[in-house]
Amino acid sequence: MMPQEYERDIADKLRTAGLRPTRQRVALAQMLFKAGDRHVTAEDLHEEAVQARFPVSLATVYNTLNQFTTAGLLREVAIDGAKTYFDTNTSNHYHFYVESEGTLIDIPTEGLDVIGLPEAPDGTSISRIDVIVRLSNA
Amino acid sequence: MMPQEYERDIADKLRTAGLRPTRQRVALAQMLFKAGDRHVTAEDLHEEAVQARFPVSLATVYNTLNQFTTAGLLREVAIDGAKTYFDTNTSNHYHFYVESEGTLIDIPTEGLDVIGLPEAPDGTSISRIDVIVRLSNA
DNA sequence: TTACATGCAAACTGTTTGCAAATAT
DNA sequence: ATATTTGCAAACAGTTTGCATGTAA
Repeated sequence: MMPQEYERDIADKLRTAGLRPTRQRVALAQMLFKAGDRHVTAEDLHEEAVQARFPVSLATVYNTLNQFTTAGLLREVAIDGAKTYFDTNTSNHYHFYVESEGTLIDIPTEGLDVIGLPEAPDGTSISRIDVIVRLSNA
Repeated sequence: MMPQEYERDIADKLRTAGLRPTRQRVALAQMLFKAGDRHVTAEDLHEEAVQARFPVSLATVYNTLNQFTTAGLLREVAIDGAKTYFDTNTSNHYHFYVESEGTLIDIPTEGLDVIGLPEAPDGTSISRIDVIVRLSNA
């Protein structure tokens, strides 16, 4: 696949999601979706854009990540009170969290399950199950 | 059990945890541990203390919650980037999170399990597994 | 041309910290 | 007496927002 074609794909992806393919959004989307599954913070992505000589304001990175998330292109992963992680893998899956590094690793879904869960209370239903397996050194 | 005795218990609990039973700490500990299992934010507890005519500064509430957590009297529950919840139930268990209310409900542990988990990578080991079952209305 | 996106700086939220005054031992 | 704890206000991190400028359609 040629670069321009790839860019066109990205633009289409954004358009399909109801987002104008602006310079900044295309650039950020490329970084996010070019490589395989990624877990980034706004700060990470901003830094990466700056390094790639593609300056985008941090506010725009935040806005863009939120828009992508609303559009279903990204998934938010809550680890702790601090930073918010965005995951390019939007399918249902769980995570290892390497405490010493602050990094996330997808857990392959095969065979993985949460069993014995009680019914959701009264007028509620389960919207999502988040599983974070925290890893410490040794 | 008489009130003074209860207070003594609390004081002992703090001393045992290596914390001086100061006025504020005893008051906060009473609120936290008097009733059964509780899930509070710093803001919640501060508000409660003020209502109970036991003014404590918010900073002290934060510091106290953190000290209690370090001492193993509380457990931190991470929901999303926003507020930090503290759980008086320090045993291993999971949570329902009622998104519409921002409240936590303990999930009874019986029969509950996460199965099919892969090995922890290389030089790491599992320090904790957090499961949050998010509930939405209807 | 016009509605939408960007960048900046300022606002905001939740939380932590420095330091003088208060308190537990 | 002395080491610890408190309260306050100021600092802080991450994130959001208002508004003038820029840009995609």
